[in-house]
Amino acid sequence: MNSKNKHQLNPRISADCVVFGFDFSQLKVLLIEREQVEGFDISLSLPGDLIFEDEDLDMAANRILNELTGLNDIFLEQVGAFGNPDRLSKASDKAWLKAVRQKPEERVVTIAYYSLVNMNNYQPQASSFAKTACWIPVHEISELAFDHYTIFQVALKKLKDKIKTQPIGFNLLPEKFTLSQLHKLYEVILGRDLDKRNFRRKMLKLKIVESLDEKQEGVPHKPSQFFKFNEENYTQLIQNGYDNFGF
Amino acid sequence: MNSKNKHQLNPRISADCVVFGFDFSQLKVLLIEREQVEGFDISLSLPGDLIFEDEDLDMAANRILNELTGLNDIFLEQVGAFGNPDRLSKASDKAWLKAVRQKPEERVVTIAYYSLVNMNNYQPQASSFAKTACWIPVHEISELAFDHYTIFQVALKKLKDKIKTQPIGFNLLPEKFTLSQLHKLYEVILGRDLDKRNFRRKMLKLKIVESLDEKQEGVPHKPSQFFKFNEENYTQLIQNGYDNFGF
DNA sequence: CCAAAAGTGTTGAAGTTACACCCATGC
DNA sequence: GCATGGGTGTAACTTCAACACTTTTGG
Repeated sequence: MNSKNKHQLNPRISADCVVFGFDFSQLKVLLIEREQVEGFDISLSLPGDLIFEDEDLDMAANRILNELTGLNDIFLEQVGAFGNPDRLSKASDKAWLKAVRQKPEERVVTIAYYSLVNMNNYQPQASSFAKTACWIPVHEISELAFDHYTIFQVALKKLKDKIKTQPIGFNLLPEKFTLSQLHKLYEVILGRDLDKRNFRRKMLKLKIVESLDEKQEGVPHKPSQFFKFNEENYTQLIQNGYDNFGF
Repeated sequence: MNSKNKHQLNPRISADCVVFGFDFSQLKVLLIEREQVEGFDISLSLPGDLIFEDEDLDMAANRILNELTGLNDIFLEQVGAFGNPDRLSKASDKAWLKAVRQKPEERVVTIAYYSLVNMNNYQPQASSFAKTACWIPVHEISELAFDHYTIFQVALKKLKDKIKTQPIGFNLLPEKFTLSQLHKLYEVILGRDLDKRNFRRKMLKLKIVESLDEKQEGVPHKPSQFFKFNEENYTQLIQNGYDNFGF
């Protein structure tokens, strides 16, 4: 690596992030609106940008997400590379690139990441070229800039697959949560109903949640017990070869 | 995409392939020896090279694999992108790059693929800068050029995970095979013994294998029935939501 | 007749599914 | 006292894990 390359942009490689959030009723994705370009409607896109020459891919994804939304230090995992040569060739995208990039014609391969955040802890704030940052329910997402809709779909599938075998869902919840919230989260991500009693029994038997000495307050129904994720028990479980949460 | 870019190399992006094969007793990976560079031992690497500017990633992986080994049109699936800025900085690798690449100092992000082949159908033959192409048992693989050992490990893990839920193992076998061969394949990939009777029962109950009217001949023991993979039944199985082969 | 791998059933344990009612709270 | 969501147990069924002997062939 030449030292002259430090913090120069790599014009061929970008990182894009599919950030999932959960508001206790819906699964949402964080999208940005870019500044409008003459003649084209505002369009939504995933937060993403070119990486630096001397930058590791994972670091780049973190940095770019932070620059565009203010989010920092969150669960982030690679989805894969997307490099269809036509991925930047929609007219509206070309106009935007022309306004923003040094080499707007360059073919760019993007490395996609997905991440999970607790929406209450993080208030994303648009900055850099992002005009606004907003949470959109996954079912309302249709067209996105570039090939971002494809990337979003692949990331969502990856999330669905992964949550069946790994307790990554905890990243979408606050530190303390109720079993009903966890239950709802699984139903929303998997897109189907799960039996309440069976769900609770499984989570408790595996001992990956731990009851706290605290209950909901001020709710107009029987107050719910709070739980937290027990990481030690989970790690042990995985090390012993268990990898099927069976949903 | 500028038309001047047609078939120019993209100096920042490469594709590498982890090609798995199975000889009915061991799982092997196809590696190439590159031409020796002064002062450094020959070293083994994954088949891989820079992509073209106008080339889709999947197509590039296919082309590169074909150029280096003669293999064509095989199961190939993306593992992910590897882009640690230090990945090309071992002295021996730098010397080799200097001899082969136009821009040997360039930082390259590689997109890794893994693929499965029936070793009997394909006889890989080294060409281009590959001096030899050879099948190495996975347990004998230690050091590889660049970050290829890491890539190999990630690909192997992906194969292990995937074979638990998808019948991709059939790509490693001839069209007709015996249940013992299939059984052995699963044991080798998963790295543990599987009960013979339980294994057969499961495969037959799921109806993803279909018995042929043909038996082994010339073997000094009870001849084994041949089977083939039943893709229709498998597809239906998946569509009905079954995704746990339970190994 | 011997060596080698193929093929075959049963049983007990564990896990999964389906299902309905009482409880604690705020208003 | 009523509306709301929280919390609980059981029985039928399915799946899984463990285990040993007979069969067919070539030499």
